[in-house]
Amino acid sequence: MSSFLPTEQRLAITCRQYPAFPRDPAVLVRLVKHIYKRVHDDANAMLKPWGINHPEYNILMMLYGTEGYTLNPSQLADAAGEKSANITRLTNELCDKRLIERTASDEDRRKVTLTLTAEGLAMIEGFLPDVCALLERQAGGLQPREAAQLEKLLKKFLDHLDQA
Amino acid sequence: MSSFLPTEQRLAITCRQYPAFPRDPAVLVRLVKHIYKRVHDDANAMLKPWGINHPEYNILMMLYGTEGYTLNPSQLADAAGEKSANITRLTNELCDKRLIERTASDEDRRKVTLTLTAEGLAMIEGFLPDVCALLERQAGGLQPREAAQLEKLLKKFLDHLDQA
DNA sequence: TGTATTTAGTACATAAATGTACAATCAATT
DNA sequence: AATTGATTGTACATTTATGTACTAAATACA
Repeated sequence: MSSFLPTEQRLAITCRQYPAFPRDPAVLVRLVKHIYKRVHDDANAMLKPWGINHPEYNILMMLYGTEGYTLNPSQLADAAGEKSANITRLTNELCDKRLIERTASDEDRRKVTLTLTAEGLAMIEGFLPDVCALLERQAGGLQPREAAQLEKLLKKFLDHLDQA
Repeated sequence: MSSFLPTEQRLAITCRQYPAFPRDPAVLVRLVKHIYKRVHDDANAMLKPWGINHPEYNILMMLYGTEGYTLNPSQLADAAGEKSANITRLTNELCDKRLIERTASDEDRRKVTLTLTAEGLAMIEGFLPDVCALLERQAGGLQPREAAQLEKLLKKFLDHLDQA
């Protein structure tokens, strides 16, 4: 039995009581929430031995995925999908752990430069095998064509959210 | 330009640096995160005038979608996708606001019964028009067939997460 | 019956995330 | 140059979420 059934059934009853209720959008939004929570929890559990959590992992990986391993806080906020105030806190923690470094930018002195340290890079390469295994397990229920189709639809969904 | 582009580009670079990195699963997970955050923020903004937030709304709606407007905390945790400790806090708040009521169950005295009050029901029917409008706007970028397809794929994704 | 195990819910301490106000700097205009 | 308005980032208070340990009650079973 799917863990989503209790939710879905209650949305069905809601529609009966309030016929204008848009069932499909509501189901989609709830599904996204359930999936996100699950993925988030799994990632946190997997990363725990490495002493970091899911948002910190996301930040490290966005730096890893940038030439020079360097980004500003605001770029990081965009890429990692975090609010800027949260980036400050998260990058502070990562600095404390010596995984990234914060230096002042001299081109624009308002800006700050966050760079992966050698230590941070080593940790990433340490946990990447586990991360890959987890990601493959998580998406393992989908055929490649289904994954591609899902990606396309999610992007369309997000693009429209961005406009509205 | 999609708000997802910065993320996607960095995942592409990650794949170049670390070829075993499973690009598609990673993209899907990030998309889900971005969408969830966006939907969550929008809902919070819309609900603010009503004096409740998104998780509180979810709880109210799960009660509204149940015969008798009544659930136990653990059922609520399943349906709303929240951890049980969080349900305690959220339902406390809703009790304080007189939107739900907490009573002891007599069939099983470990259990607690949470029921929508008349006031809670009235509030739900007050904000439902706004909620419907928001949901329709959020999913408005998808054709009905696309929404159905997306639902199917997300369910498959979640089902597999539940197993693994 | 008595004892062990499981289940339901919560309290409390801690962690994580957000809103808001602010300081510093840059850019544009006068 | 001086002023105005926007941008970048952070500090701090508050809100929101989680882990863990615990109580009470139900269930299993010797």
